[in-house]
Amino acid sequence: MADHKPRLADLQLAIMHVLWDKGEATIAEVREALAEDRPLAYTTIGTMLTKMEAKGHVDHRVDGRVNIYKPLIPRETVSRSMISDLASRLSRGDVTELVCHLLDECDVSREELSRLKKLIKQKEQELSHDK
Amino acid sequence: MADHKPRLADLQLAIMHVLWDKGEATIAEVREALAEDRPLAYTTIGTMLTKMEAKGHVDHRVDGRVNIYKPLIPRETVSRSMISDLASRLSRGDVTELVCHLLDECDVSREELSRLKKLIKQKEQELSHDK
DNA sequence: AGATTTCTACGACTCCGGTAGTAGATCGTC
DNA sequence: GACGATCTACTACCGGAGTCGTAGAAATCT
Repeated sequence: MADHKPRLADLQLAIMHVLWDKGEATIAEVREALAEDRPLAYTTIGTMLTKMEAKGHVDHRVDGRVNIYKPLIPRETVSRSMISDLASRLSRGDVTELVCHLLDECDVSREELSRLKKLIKQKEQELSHDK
Repeated sequence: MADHKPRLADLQLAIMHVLWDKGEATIAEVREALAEDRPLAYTTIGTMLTKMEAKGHVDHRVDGRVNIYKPLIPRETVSRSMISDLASRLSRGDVTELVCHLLDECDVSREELSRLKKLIKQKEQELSHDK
């Protein structure tokens, strides 16, 4: 097997999100789910799914006359690989700086903040132990 | 002017990094800087810079018979926009997830961690006051 | 059964990133 | 002042993402 660093483009990622959310879906369902953000032709979704299948990102089974697609790679894998990919391409951009901006831009909930606090505490401990 | 959400692709971003680091550079200098990671033809860099100039990412002045390019958008802007862009394309704005991965990927120093802690504390206060 | 709808499969086309070759100007050197 | 090196400008080309049209099979309606 070999899908080591999946870098999904916009539409493909959006489609994957639908599949991840629903577990599996037909073309029509995917289309419906994306309709608000992107009104696309039926065949556009179909073509994309075909291409994604060719690359091993999704798989499909046939149910009657309908194709039902399901994701082959977990959301986590993709997130992780795309984030680390970006991180490496942004090279020495001060991480803290970036996180600041992120926190500024998006609205961060209180729960997220406490999750972050925990995370930082944990990181600090790792630092202490490792060296 | 309008270059609100610059999303630079691989090579273009790499070129920008050279320009950001050096302040400004000729094609040859950019090529030299990238040579180890990507040995590219002289004209490849030139073509890319031309395209990037067309999009307003860089500008150039002529010095003798040489073009000297300089970045038109700050590194910070690009980092921020690309990160928030990715954040929005991954699970709908789950910033925490992204920050976690960022912290995992890059090596974060102790000072950065404490800066982050301060930042989070500050954010928490803002949350309390604003609402 | 014929008409309508619904689906898939296949192919076409565009745009952009990346990669480079070639032509022509210019500079430095003999 | 001719020669080789260097540099830019222009053109070309490929692959992948994204977008869809059309053809044809299959189910559904009347």
